Amino acid sequence: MPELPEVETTRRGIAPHVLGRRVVEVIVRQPRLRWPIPESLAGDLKGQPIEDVGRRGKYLLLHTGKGTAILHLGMSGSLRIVDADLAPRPHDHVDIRLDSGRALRLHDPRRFGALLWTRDDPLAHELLRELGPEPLGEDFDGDVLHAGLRARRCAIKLAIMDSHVVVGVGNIYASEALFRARIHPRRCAGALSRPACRRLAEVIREVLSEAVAQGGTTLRDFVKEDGEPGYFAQHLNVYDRAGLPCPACGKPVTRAVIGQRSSFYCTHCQR
DNA sequence: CCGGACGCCTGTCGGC
DNA sequence: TGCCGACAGGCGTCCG
Repeated sequence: MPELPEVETTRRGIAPHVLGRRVVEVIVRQPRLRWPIPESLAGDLKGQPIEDVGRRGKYLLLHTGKGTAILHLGMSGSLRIVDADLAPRPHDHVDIRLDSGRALRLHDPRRFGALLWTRDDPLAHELLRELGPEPLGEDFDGDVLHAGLRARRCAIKLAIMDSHVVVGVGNIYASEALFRARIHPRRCAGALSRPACRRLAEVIREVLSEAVAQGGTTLRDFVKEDGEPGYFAQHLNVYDRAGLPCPACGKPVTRAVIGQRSSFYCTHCQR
């Protein structure tokens, strides 16, 4: 579920509660996520102060002096700050208890998320090493995007969802960005002109930063660290709006499957 | 190298 | 009411 705006919202939400706090205990109720939570992780984290909360793409990074916890929310994950003694609900797989009497609680019904540990530079971890540019960073623009798409014959929607091209763009924001750029999602990625790439890079930055400002998109499960939803869903132009009028021209929004994922677009506005 | 399909999981919803 | 298929914010892996 969570794309860059939801992960960044989570990062900002938890940071004030965990920064400088010491981990007093880690409770793993269900270690079987996408990959098993390493058995050593609880011992590695225990006693460590959390020095920084970072994000790379859709990965959250809890930095300590001894190493870094790498956390991914998968499709259905969320992190909340709770009182440490609040009874866990189903699918509350991990509690990272802090010396404040609260806990960082990982909830993930589908268990596509991950919680891993590295003693080394997390950016050198095999899951992060090959990631493309951060769309909200300074090294992402139309020229970078154009270069990343050049050799790709796949649909542009699939290309911008490929984390080697640019990180953080998932199924919702891919549809939304292509609508704003007036580009049909099936267009051949490598055939986009440089100006089209400039426009696309611009709207990717725009839609992601607007969504961050709204606390992300809540359609089903996503909640912020305080349990509240994000409010960007009301600003979606096409995603999950099949049959409803295009905000630009009024013709019904189309739903089609591209790469086994639902895509939403306007056949009149997007070419 | 690339593109495309497939799992991994659980929950929910719509149709019959 | 119950059952069954489709579908859901991701992504590594496998195959041609």
